[in-house]
Amino acid sequence: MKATRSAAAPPEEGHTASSPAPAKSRRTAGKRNAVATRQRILEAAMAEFAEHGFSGSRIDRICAAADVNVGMIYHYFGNKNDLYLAALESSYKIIRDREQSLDVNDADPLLALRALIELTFDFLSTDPHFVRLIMNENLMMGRTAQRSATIPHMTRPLLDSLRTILKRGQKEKVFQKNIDAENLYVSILGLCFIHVSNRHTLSSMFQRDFAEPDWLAQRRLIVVDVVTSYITDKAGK
Amino acid sequence: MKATRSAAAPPEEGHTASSPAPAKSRRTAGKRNAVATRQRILEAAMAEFAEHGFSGSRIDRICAAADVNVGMIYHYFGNKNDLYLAALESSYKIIRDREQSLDVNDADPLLALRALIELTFDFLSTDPHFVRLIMNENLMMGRTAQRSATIPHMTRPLLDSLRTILKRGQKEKVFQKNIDAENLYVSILGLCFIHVSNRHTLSSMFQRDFAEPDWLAQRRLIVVDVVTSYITDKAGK
Amino acid sequence: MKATRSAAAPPEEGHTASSPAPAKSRRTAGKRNAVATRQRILEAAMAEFAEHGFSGSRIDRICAAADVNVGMIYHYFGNKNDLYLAALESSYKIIRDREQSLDVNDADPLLALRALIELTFDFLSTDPHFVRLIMNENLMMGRTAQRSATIPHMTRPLLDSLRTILKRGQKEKVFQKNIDAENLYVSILGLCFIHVSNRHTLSSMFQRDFAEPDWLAQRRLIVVDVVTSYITDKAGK
Amino acid sequence: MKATRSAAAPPEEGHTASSPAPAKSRRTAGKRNAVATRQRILEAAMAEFAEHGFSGSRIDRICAAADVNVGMIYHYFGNKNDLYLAALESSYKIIRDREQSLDVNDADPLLALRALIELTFDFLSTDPHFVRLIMNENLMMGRTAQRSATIPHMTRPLLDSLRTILKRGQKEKVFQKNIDAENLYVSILGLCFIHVSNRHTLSSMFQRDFAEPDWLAQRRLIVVDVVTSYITDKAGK
DNA sequence: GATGAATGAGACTTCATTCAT
DNA sequence: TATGAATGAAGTCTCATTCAT
Repeated sequence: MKATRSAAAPPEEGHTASSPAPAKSRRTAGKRNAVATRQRILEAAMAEFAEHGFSGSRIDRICAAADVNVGMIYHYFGNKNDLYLAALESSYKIIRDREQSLDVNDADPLLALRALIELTFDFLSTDPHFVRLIMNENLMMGRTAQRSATIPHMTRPLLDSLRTILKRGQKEKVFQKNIDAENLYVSILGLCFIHVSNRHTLSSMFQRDFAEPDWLAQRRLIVVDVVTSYITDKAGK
Repeated sequence: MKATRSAAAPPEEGHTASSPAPAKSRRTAGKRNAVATRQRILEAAMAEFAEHGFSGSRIDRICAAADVNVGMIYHYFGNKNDLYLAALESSYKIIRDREQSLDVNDADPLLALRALIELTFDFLSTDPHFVRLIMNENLMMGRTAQRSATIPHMTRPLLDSLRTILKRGQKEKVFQKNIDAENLYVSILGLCFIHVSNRHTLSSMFQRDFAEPDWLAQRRLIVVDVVTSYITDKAGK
Repeated sequence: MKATRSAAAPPEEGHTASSPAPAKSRRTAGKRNAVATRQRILEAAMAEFAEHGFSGSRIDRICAAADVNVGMIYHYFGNKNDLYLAALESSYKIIRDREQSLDVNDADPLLALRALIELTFDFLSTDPHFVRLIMNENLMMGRTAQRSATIPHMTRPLLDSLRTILKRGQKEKVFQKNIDAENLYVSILGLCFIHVSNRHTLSSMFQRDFAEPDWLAQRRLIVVDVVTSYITDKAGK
Repeated sequence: MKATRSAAAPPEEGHTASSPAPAKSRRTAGKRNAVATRQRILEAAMAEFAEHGFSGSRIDRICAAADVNVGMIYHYFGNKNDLYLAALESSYKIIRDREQSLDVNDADPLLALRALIELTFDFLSTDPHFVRLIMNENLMMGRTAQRSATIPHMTRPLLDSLRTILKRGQKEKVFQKNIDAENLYVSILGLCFIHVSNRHTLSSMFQRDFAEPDWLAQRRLIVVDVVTSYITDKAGK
């Protein structure tokens, strides 16, 4: 693996704390809040890259959305590639953080697993931005994710949670033995991801809308069923 | 849904997408052949669009790969968009044709289902081109698939096959009742698709290669298990 | 003046008189009538160049309109420039021929002049193709007209006619003395030309249609009035 | 008539269309100036479009003449079509402004009319750019002029002036009654326009140069004579 | 005489990036 | 910190013309 780096953390902060937020138009303000500006750019970039992919994204559109000048992007992020890296890391951070909000230890293992599945399903279905960003990154052969030091690091706690749930389920003889946590996560992700990632081609194939609330509600139940059928299958115990 | 159209090819010749380049230079080969030229362009386009997505693809690279002049692409396909439509339809045709090669009626319903899952898994895993093309199309909101008349048409036989299998499995009381064929296909697709579509980000997350033959062989078994556990679950019968 | 040449006359004719006009589709006929083919190309070219100007004209459109292959144009006319020359000369020939159909000697000079004006007005107004071709040629600095040997040659009889009319009118003391034939022709042309040549910009300026039959009929009277007022003006006699 | 729009310029500076290039290289000149850059592009475009027509004009040549980068044209004007619209409107503005510099009320009506004719004659003869631009626009069926909101608007004062002159001439019984201002303008334009618009084809026809100062001076007198003969014709009073 | 596939130069346009202020 | 004018490389597409059959 090559040298990795992270673009997520803003290099400086709080240094111009003395400058009060100007009440006058930002346009004429001269000095603005560096942290806020950086954040506005980052959020605009996350949306733009999710919407159009890397090469379809336009620096100008990001500027317009963030209400900043072109130069600011280069000032804060260096170039389009590094801005994209920052957007990618930021996006991963959101879902990983949310996963860690689950309490894995207290609950019934089946319920804990169900909660993780539902969280994943809901996160991916509610806002397609994350899914689209990941798809785009894979179309680019993951060349940016590879440069990131934070992405593998953020994955560890997720795997730990899954292993904890599995271990307790197997100990209580509710789950199959020999279930691989990594592979289980891949299955969950696949089942929760596909109708978002392939929403449009599936719609063309089947001539129906895969983002309909009713369909989603039903699909959510099915995904949980599929995973629990498998994990509780007597054949494997 | 707007008026749809199809850009799919003229008189077919049964090529796969990757027939090898002719041995001698076309330049000295003598006979010029419109059908062959068109086909060479189409195959090069399928590869290029799969590799780089629509906006990342370069007309010049397609020309080089197809060993034709730029103008030929515009002569045969009109523009980049329509060439992409033709490539997309051609790609769908390959998997849909392969699915129809399965014999759905004779076999044991569980074996028939397993065969369909394995065919899907193998098709997607063996050559990532199709998966990448579909991902790209979804990143573009399916705007090209929507223009296609042939894509929904090609989907009908697949659904029919699945329904036939399901009906027989339910009649023989091996399958759950009330399984929706469409939703089942989405599950199968999700389980077979994710490690190809998300190969690179998953690799970054888990620091391992999701295209390794050993891993794939194991994953293939698991996917079949997951689907059959669900479909044969006593709880639903 | 540079060496001039003419592209108007077809180089060969009647040599395949033995081949009967085929009743079957021209498409499969193999041999076609060379003279007719050349003529079809020429007429299509006259229309195309009039419609789109030289650089806006498309060889392909001319082929389609003439129902011939691209190569035929190069076979019969050499290249786009020479085809344009042929179209230009052909167009001039039509109006010059028509002018010579007037009988200049017998009539009352005022009536003869009036007939020439009306013929010019009608010719230009009825079909804007000629006007457009001339405009285009002037936009190209007359570089093609300069190459033509036939254009100045065709002008002589027109000037002769005008001089004849003028001389008789002056002899009969109906016309001013010292009227220059050339300059008079320029005036007539200007008055008959402008609403055709500038039809569209005048329409934008004045927000009315300068090709309306009623307006044209009134304009025709006015043009005759303007010229005759001038030519019969007492002040100049 | 469709929705119209105007591409005419930002804060004006009273240039004519052909202000000379600045002495020192812009590159080393220091200050960059958006207004000046825009104006340089506009002037270069007016010349290029007049010289070569729309489709014969080359963006690269305009860039070279304006000493700017290609991107600037698209930054300031959007595309070739809109640049052409701006050039067209700017050209019309020049002649319409000049017409309004005449004092229509004070003078003898015949003198006022004569002044307008001479101004028109001189404007069109002195610099053929305007005539060529108009010709080209008409060859394009006036499709750009139709999009302009300013062109019909600029025409109003011209018509008002003519009507004022006519009314006073008729009141003083020097002019014919029932002279239509619009039609009169068309006549004046035709007489002043033709030797410029058709300069090259007339030269080929008559084998003489219609831009010679002597010929122009004589023609100028004749045009005035033709119009005044008509407008003062006793027959119509 | 006729066909139409193929060519290649050059057109318009886009866009990430730099730089003087 | 912020601005926005300017750059230049590269992209898609067009079109007159040639050539093997």
